[in-house]
Amino acid sequence: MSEPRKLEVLRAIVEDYVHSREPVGSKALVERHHLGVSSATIRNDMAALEDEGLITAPHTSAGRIPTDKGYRLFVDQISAVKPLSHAERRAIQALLEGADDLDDVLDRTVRMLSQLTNQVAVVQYPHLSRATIRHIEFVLLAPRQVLVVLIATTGKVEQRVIDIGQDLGDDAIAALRTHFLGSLAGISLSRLTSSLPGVVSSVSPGQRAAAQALAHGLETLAHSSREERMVMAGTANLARSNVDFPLSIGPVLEALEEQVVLLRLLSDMAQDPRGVAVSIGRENPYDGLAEASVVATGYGPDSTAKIGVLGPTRMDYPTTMAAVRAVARYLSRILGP
Amino acid sequence: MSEPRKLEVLRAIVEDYVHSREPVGSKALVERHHLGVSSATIRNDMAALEDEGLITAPHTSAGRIPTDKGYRLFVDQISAVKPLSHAERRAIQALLEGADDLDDVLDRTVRMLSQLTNQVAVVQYPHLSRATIRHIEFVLLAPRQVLVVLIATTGKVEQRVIDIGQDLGDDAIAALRTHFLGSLAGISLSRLTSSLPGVVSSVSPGQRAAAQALAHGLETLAHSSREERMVMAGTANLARSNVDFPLSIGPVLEALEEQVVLLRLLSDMAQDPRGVAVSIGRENPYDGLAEASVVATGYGPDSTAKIGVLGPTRMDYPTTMAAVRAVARYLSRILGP
DNA sequence: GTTAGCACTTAGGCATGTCGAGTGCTAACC
DNA sequence: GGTTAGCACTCGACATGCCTAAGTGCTAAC
Repeated sequence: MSEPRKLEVLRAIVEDYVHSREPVGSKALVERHHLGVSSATIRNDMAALEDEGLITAPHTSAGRIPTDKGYRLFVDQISAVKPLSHAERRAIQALLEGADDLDDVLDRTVRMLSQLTNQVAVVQYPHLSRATIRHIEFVLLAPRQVLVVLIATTGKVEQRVIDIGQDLGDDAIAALRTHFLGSLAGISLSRLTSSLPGVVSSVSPGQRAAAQALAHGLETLAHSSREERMVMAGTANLARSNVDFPLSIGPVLEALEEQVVLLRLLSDMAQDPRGVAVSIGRENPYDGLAEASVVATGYGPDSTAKIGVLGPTRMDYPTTMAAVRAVARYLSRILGP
Repeated sequence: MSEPRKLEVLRAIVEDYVHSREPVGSKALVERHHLGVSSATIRNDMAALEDEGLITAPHTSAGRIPTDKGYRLFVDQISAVKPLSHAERRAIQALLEGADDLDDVLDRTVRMLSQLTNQVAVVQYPHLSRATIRHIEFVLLAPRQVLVVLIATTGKVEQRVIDIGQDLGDDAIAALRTHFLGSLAGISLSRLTSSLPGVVSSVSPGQRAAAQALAHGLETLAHSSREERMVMAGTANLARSNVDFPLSIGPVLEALEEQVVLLRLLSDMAQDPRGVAVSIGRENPYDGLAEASVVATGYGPDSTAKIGVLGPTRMDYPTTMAAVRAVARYLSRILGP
C-alpha cells in the first residue's frame, strides 16, 4: 500500500465531498479521478485512512467523509492555495478604492470577502497604537457628564462619556481642555499613560478630581476600545448551507454575536507559513462552532488586526484561504503603511 | 351567529396558535376556552372567519391558522397590550444605567430587547440635528488625504476622509482648521450649509479648491451619516424558531443585512394610537420579510429614531408590543431631553 | 501489493394499510 | 334564526413491508 496514493485518495475524498456534499464511495472515486488502480484497492486505502481517523463512514454502507483531522491534514499537507482570478482581483481593487471612511473601507471589505467565499466574513478594527495625539476635546453634555474625544494623527477618533465627579462650568472645562492639549499634543498614544500624572498634578486642587477622571478617560480611549469591535457580513450564507449545519445554525449565530469570543478566537489562531490560520471544527475552543471552520489572517502594519471567514467544516479551503489572503493584502495596502 | 363571539374565536385561535405552533381545531378550542357553545357552533363561526379571509386551513382536515389579515385584526381590535413585570422593568433600568458610551447604551438596549422578546431586536442611531458645532478638526493623513472630524455639543462625533485635490502642508491645513473653526464654532448644524460659502470665499485663492472640498466634507458629516446606522442583536433567535420560517431564514438574514431596506421600513411604519407600529407578513414591502412581522416605535426627543423587533408572523404581539414600548421609554429617558 | 468476486448491511423510495383529527352538511331542536 | 348532534368524508401522520442501489469487508487468487 503506497503512502503517496493514500494521501491522494484523501485529497480526492475531500474535494469530492466538498463539491457534492455526499459521502463518497470507492467506486465513484476511481471513476472521477484516474488513480490507475481498482476500487478494491481504494477500499483498502480507505480502511487504512479510517483507522488513522482521517475519514469516517456515517453508516455501514455509505461512502466516507473527512473528519476534522482529515481536513487538517488536507489543509496542512495536501492542498495548494488556489489563486484568485484576474477579474476578482480587479473587482476587489475597484471596490476598495471607492471608499472614503475607515468604516466604509471595512464595510466594503467584509462584504467583498463574504461574496468571494460565499461564507460569513468578519474583520476586526485595525490597531493603530503608534499614532500620536492630534487633538483632545472635552464637551460638557450635562452637569458632571463630559464627552471626551481623542483624535490621533492616524485618523483614529475615539469618544466616551465620563462622569467627572464634580460640577464644573463650560469655561472651566474649556480651560482644562486647553491645559491637557497643551501638554499632550504630539506625544504617542503608548507614552500617554506616563505623561498623564504630570498633567493632572499641575491642575489647581479644586479641579483635581475632574482632571483625574478626564485623564482616566483618555487613557481608556488610547488603549482599548475600538480594536475590540468587528464588522461582519454574509450571515445569510449560513442559512443557504442549511444542509451543512445539520442541527441548526443557532449556535453559530450565537457565537457570531458573542464578539468577545470571536475576537479571542481570531487572536489565538496561529498563522502557518503561508500566512493564513485555519481552525477546523472541534479545534475551535467554542462549542457552538464545533461544526464550523474559521480561516483568518492578520492585516495592517503589524498584522495584529484580523480578518477572516467562517463557514461549515465542509468548505473549499484552498479557494477560501486564497480569498482571505488576497483581501487582507489589498486592505493593508489601502490603509497605508 | 353573534359577532362578538366570532371575534372571541379569532382571539382564541391566534392565542392558541401562537402558543402551540399547530393549527387549532374546533374541538380543542371549546375545551381550552370556556366559550359556552359546542364545537359545531364554533365550526360555523370558523367557516365565516375563513370566508372573510381572517383564518385559513393548511389542508382539508386540519385546524385553522390566522392569516396576515387575521393577525392585523387581532392586533388592531382584539388584543390588549400586556404590561411588563416589575422584575423586567427593574432589569431594564439597572442595565441601562450602567452604560457610559452612546454605543454602549444602544448595544445594551438592543440586547435587552432581544432577550425580553426572544426575537431579533434593532435600534437606529438617534437623530441629533438641533446640535451646534463644538469643534472641527482636519488631520492630514497622506498627501491630499484629509480626515475631517466634526464634534457637536450634543456629543455627536462624525468623521470622514476626503481628497482635497491639491498638495498642502501640515501648517496650511492647520491654518484652514483655525479659519473654519473661527467662523463656524457655535452655529447649529442645520445652518451650516448657508454659512459655508462665506467661509470658503474668504480663503486665499491658492487654497480655495481644498477649502471647497473640506466644506463639502463638513456638510456631509453634518447631515447624513450616523443616523443611517443601526445596531442589532438576537439573530440567533431566528434559528431557534426554525419551524416558524418553513422555507429558510436566509431571506430574513438578507433583509437584516440590507440595513438600508430595514431603515426605510422602520421609518415608513405609522404608529397607531398606542404608540407602536406593527407590520405583518406581506404588509412588509420587502419580499424577504413576507413571513415576518416588525413591531417598532420611535424614541428620543422627537421620536424620529426607531427601535423595534422582528420575528415570525406567529409572534406574541401583546407582549412584544409592550416590551418595545417600555424599552423605548427607558431609552428616551436615559438619552435625556 | 493488487485484484476479482461475493456475502452482507443499510438508507431511501414506494406502495399499502390504519388511525385520528377535523371538517362540512343535514336534520332536529329550542 | 341560531344552536346542536350526528355522520360521512378527507387528509396527513405513521407504521409496515418490500425492493433496489450503493457500498463495504473479507477471502482467495494473481
